[in-house]
Amino acid sequence: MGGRISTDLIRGHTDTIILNILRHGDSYGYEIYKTIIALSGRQYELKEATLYSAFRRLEQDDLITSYWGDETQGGRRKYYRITKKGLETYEQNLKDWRFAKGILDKLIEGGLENVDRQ
Amino acid sequence: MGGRISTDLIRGHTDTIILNILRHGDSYGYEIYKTIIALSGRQYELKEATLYSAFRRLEQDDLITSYWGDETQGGRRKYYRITKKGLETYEQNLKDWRFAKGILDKLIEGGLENVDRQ
DNA sequence: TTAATATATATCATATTACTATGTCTGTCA
DNA sequence: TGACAGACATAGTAATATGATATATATTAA
Repeated sequence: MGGRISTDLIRGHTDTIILNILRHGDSYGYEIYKTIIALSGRQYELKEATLYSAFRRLEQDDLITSYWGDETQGGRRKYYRITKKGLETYEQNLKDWRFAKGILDKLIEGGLENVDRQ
Repeated sequence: MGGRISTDLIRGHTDTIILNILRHGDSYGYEIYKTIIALSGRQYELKEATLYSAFRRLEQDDLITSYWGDETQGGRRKYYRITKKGLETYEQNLKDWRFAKGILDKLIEGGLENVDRQ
């Protein structure tokens, strides 16, 4: 897999990525793990440990809720559902990402020709 | 100032931002601080503590070197210069950023309609 | 004159968070 | 029966951005 996305480029986006998946419907840990790989075109893998600690964080902040599935066979699954607050947070994070992208482009690629430091 | 860019959206870009400024010419801490604010259109402020700890990191990794200016009045200035290795790192980081941007767009905004989790 | 502000560098302690390593359990398939 | 995939989970670690704090000089406003 990729390997070109350093962990620090993803840091801060984990929660938004999970919320984006959950706003399309309830899902459980391992499925979300697979979905992220698929969504990235197999370029990026969010480690399971990162996911499960994010779930705890998100649930504590009331951005998601969880319930056990009723699997009669196989490992039991814990499903997650996005809350109203989670959806609002997602929308705000999306705006923030679009905004930050523009600023970062300037900071990373920008020339200093007409910069007024004042 | 802005306030809409959370620290975690910038995390991992600090070094690249500094290297981008230094590849246009030598500069010193406080000027770099001002330049970042100006470059961002006054939307973002990289804290001075963050800057000075980044300088140490960058110098340790041989991405920049430093020398004292010859100011005869006012606070003395420590100038930083980008090294060859620093320039190469900048170019790689720029590629990584462009790549990560595309992946992140998919992960943050992407729909799950045609996702094959396999 | 004095107080505030701008210029300039620096360190320490803290919080956040992503990852490595590790563990447990179930079911399937060769 | 043994490997592998599915599924969840925790403990410890490392990196880094920042708040708080400190020091020193020069300029400007009250």
